[in-house]
Amino acid sequence: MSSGDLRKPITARQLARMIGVSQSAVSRAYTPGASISPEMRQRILTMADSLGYSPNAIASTLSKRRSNIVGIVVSAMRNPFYPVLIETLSRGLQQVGQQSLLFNLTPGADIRQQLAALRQYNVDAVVIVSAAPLSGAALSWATEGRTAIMINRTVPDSNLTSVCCNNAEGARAIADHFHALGRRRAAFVAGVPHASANLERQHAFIARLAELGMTLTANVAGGEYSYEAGYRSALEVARTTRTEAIFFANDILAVGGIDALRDEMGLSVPGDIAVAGFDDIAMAGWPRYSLTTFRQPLDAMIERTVQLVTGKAEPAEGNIHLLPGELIVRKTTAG
Amino acid sequence: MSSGDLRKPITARQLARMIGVSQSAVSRAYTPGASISPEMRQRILTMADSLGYSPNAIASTLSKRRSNIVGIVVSAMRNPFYPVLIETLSRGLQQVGQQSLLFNLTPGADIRQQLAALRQYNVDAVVIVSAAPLSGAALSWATEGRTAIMINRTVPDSNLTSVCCNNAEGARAIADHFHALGRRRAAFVAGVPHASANLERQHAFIARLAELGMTLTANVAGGEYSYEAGYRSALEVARTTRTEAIFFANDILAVGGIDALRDEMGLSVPGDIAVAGFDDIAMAGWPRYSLTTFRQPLDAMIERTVQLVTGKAEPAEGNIHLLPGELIVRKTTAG
DNA sequence: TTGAAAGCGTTACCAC
DNA sequence: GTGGTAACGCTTTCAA
Repeated sequence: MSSGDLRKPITARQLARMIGVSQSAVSRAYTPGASISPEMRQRILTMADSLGYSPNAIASTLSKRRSNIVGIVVSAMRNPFYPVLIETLSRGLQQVGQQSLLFNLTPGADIRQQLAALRQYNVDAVVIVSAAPLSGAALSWATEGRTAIMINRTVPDSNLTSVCCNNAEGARAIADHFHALGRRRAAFVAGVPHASANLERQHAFIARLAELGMTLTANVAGGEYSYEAGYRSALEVARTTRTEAIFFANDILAVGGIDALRDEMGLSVPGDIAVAGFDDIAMAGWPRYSLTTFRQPLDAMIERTVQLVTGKAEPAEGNIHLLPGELIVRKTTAG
Repeated sequence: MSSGDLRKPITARQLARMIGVSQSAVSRAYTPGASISPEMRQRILTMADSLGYSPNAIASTLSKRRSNIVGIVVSAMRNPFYPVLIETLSRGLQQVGQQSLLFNLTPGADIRQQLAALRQYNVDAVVIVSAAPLSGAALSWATEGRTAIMINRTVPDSNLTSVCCNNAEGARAIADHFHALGRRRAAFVAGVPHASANLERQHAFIARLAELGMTLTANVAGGEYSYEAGYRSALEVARTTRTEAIFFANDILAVGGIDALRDEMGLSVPGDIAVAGFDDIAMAGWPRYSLTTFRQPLDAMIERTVQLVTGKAEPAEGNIHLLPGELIVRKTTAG
């Protein structure tokens, strides 16, 4: 029952011979619109089922030059936003008959080498859900000639397709919300500094503060999207400035920040400092945090991504599919 | 730059023709121990590099009957233990030249149908990291003739290979620890009731309590491994019994439980109730929770799994590879 | 509608 | 060590 003893599965040729039809017939039985009579198809499929035959996808790939495999490039599975994203994506792809080949990028190492398998396995499309810095060059080498879609990020100076939430709108909504609460002094805590989503949120937030006549008390970079970075950054902000609100570039940062403010600084959230995040991960809904955040339209983003993979999506301006998010007000900005 | 225009990559035959060697030579240049002269190999590899040739893994699979793809069967990406596990696994596999094909099981639907692609894509091995109920039958159908490894679970009455942490030992360590703290009344909160890991922890914990002369105050089932289930269960236990300690079947349950005890019941952890979990997920180390737990030896488990995939592991008794975990004492059981 | 045969891009076996 | 050639299991013309 362990490796080695692969008694090879039955092939189309064998099946055909047993039924007394041609191998082509077997192939056609499995091809949706093929020109084959219902009876023939029925006969073949039932025989196949009882003999345990199923078409070899590898051989099929070789001859059709379509693998029905989508490469998913990932790097930050520890940010809780991503596991859910990947799970949803993988499910969505499965529903349209695509398999998911997972690539975990290791930042230091040679990207090209890590992505080589993307080409060698003939993946039909590549979906990039990694915030990690990726040179457009390595990317287009790896994806050359295939559909490539980035989720939640863009790459400047490349016309790669992106599916994103409206980051700027979300950041402005947060600023407006702080303002409506009467807070006039707000800070921004960044995640991965040069990530496009981070920059968009940052710029829009800061610009909106200015429009509203509010004060930007601090603008610090966590350096990564993690609990620890949020924790550290919150301490830094709270200790060195007098701020009434903090907008963290995403939820996991905010969660770390809340813990730091409450448990280490003894501050009240939202009493002393209002807090908002971005994404709306599950944790944001936990009573302990009850985090105000801007929800990314995850399902819609995945749906659009799957449409792009299958070629059933209308083109978007600048190849950027911008989907609307939603401000979710919870207790970290109550009152 | 989008789909459709796959200008096909160069083939070995073309490359060979351009260099003026045989196609076999090209193949040998890429085969580690092949009988080819260093000069020839060098010449081919450099030409290949400059012409952008790389061997087609699909064709190679067809002829070698090895895909270098491992199927990873998953179902609970929302339990934070799994994303890290999957990431580590995928990295480990990548290092031995294996790709990861991800399968997200949807519990309700037809398992066989969902796993059909495992056979069709000729995966070399299957790693199951799902706690979801899987009939041994569906499993052996899907994995027939290939290496199949389960992580963190076993299937009774099947001699499938498993890589597990010593659940019983961990549960006993928790019981002993509670006892050493002077707690005499303890509860158990289960996750997925019939999951093997859950049962092992449960039985060993309860048995040990008896040996130690302690009282089992409650034995409730959360129903799933989730924050919400832990939250609910903790409330139930705290409201209906007088307990001095709770052992949650895993960390995410415990985290939910702690929040419920503290924020909803106004109890002190560990003052009123000591809490322990299992796994040692990142959250367990957060200052807010600082959860005492039994750490699963994740790296060792992955290492062993990769060895099993590559056939480089010595056999284990009953095909169950039991790796030792470690009790991590933190503040939820301090004092 | 059906069957025969030529690919798809490798690897493996065989001579040389 | 090297080149020719048959698989590998399927899809896709092309005739019938």
